[in-house]
Amino acid sequence: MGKKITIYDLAKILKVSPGTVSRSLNDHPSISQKTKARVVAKANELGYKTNKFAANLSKQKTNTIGVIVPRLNSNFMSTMLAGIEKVVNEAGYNLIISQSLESMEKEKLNAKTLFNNSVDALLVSLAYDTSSYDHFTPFIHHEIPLLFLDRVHNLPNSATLIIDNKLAGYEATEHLIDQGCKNLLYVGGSQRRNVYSDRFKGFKNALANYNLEFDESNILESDLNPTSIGEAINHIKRSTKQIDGIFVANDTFAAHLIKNLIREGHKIPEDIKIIGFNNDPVSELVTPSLSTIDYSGYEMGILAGQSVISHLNGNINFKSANTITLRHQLIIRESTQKQ
Amino acid sequence: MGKKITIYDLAKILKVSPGTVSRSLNDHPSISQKTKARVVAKANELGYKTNKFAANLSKQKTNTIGVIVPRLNSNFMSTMLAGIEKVVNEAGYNLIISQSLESMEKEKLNAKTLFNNSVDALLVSLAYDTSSYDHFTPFIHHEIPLLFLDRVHNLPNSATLIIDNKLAGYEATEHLIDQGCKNLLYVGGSQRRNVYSDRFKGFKNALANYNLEFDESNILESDLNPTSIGEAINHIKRSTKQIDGIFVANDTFAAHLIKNLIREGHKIPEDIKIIGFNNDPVSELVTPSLSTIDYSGYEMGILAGQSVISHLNGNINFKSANTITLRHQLIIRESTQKQ
DNA sequence: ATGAAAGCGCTAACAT
DNA sequence: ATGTTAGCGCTTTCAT
Repeated sequence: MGKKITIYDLAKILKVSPGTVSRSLNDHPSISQKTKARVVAKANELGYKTNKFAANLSKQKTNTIGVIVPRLNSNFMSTMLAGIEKVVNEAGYNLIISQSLESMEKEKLNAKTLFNNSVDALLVSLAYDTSSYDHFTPFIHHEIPLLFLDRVHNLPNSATLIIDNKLAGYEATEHLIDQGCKNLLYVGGSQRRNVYSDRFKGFKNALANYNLEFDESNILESDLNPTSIGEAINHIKRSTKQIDGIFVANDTFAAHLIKNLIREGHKIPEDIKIIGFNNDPVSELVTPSLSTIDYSGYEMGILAGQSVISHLNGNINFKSANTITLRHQLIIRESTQKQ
Repeated sequence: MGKKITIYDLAKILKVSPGTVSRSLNDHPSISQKTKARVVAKANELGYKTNKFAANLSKQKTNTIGVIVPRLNSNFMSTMLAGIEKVVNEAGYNLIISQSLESMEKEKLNAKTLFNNSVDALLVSLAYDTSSYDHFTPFIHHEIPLLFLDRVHNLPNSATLIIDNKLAGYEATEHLIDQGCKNLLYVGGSQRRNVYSDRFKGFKNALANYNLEFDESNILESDLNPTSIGEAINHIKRSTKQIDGIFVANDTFAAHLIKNLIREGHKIPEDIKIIGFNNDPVSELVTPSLSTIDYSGYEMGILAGQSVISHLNGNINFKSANTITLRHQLIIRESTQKQ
């Protein structure tokens, strides 16, 4: 068990004051290069390791940033996290990542834990069923930067980072229409989440623009869990108008839908064309491969990180509730091929 | 900005000593129920929040556990993390999760960061190309519990949590043989990683047991990255004996392989049968659906958490280098269907 | 059962 | 350029 060595040990050995040691280690300007070098050398030699708790206690700053995401296991989320991690690490921050597992209760718990851990900032992508936002008010009250990513909610003094889901939804739908679809279905998650309600708005706008009628049978709200695929199939079967195009706001669910529709004897894309959302790796793997909307989680992560860091550095702040919008892109594959 | 209230504030208000407040808050036995109740009530009323840094500094314990995984975006990893998180949270610990992105350099950095953050324990699933293990020795020297998960390495005073990859590999291969395959190919990742070398050993044993000859053309070492699928296809094409069964040690790569083999005109499972590993959700989605070996990341996470916690509580320890082995299960789907 | 006080290791304001 | 020292908020030993 290597005994831990402190700045006092260093000070004693080098015959300087603890203050000088501390300043040297932190590259303080008013220390001579010579002593700085001596201190650093000795510190390395002895395997000195700064005690973050003492430092944090003294500085009242933790240098950690909290993140709450619905789940870790999507390509989008994990690349986003990689992006965030890269930026904040380079800026000397650590990340505490937690998953809400799509549950508001868990999200509340996570928020509380992160608050108790005194994170310097919080990044959140909301859970499926989050309907109240009180668990974020402590952060706002304590002026801890709060940034929502992708699945956002407009809270005062917080920032949001999104794509133009409405436009993307419009484009996906327009693509189906271009390919000859007349009776469209939108399958999305909770309308409470902007990502789903906005994509739906885009869907509806596209229908209106192309003079296609819309009624309640053209939308299905689902939890997008693979176990709920039966509901979707039933909805499609029961529909009076023969559905020939489906916009699913989530690639994984879209992939399951394809698989199951084929099993039911439908031809994709001949009978029904399908477009997903996210450009998840699975969209390339299903047969037929899935058309989708692509947007970069990594880029979103990088931007989120940068945004938060510059806020923490006092360069900008979220007072003037700001929103960053990233670009997206339609990717055409087999599942929407015209005959 | 809500001012932070400390035990001193509480002490002054309640006219007791800070020590009493501290003990009350920590449910120390030698404090009367009455004062305990008073203190706790006041603390809640005033929204007291313990300063972890002061506590940690004083206790020399951080109550955080570090985790390094190769990537976050696999179903296996994220469910494993969910399992770990559940257990350690219940025990009052926090998790710092980091991803090595399959790079040893990043893994080293992560280890260093976590060490500097004074995690109380470290859980690791090794990166693809990790070949030296010196970055873990600081943990061992400082007697910080070190537990390897799934992708393990035998280091003194550390524990490992695995499945019987050799047996699982044997069973997967045996299944292919049962289904009539004669010329088998094993596609795995770096032999440096136990998960791949052990599965390969099982493969080889099965061949030997069934008197099927083995030479170097029966094994392909790949980075299992979808972009490397071309190599695999070439290997299969160039093989002198016509390959009729493939055991791929990774579902995602297996799925890509299926897709590409079909594109090349092969019939799956008629011409070539394929079995994967992990029971990733994609194995159900690909056409034909993929036979595979299932094992529970969640369970592995739970066990890892419990193991580390009980170590931390001094109940057991890793001195007697222990290994926990979980069960696994063969899942038969379309990709290995006999004609 | 409670109080007093000495740390834990570092930072930063204030000397010099 | 360097030293001194008072915190940061909590835990815990030693008294009482």
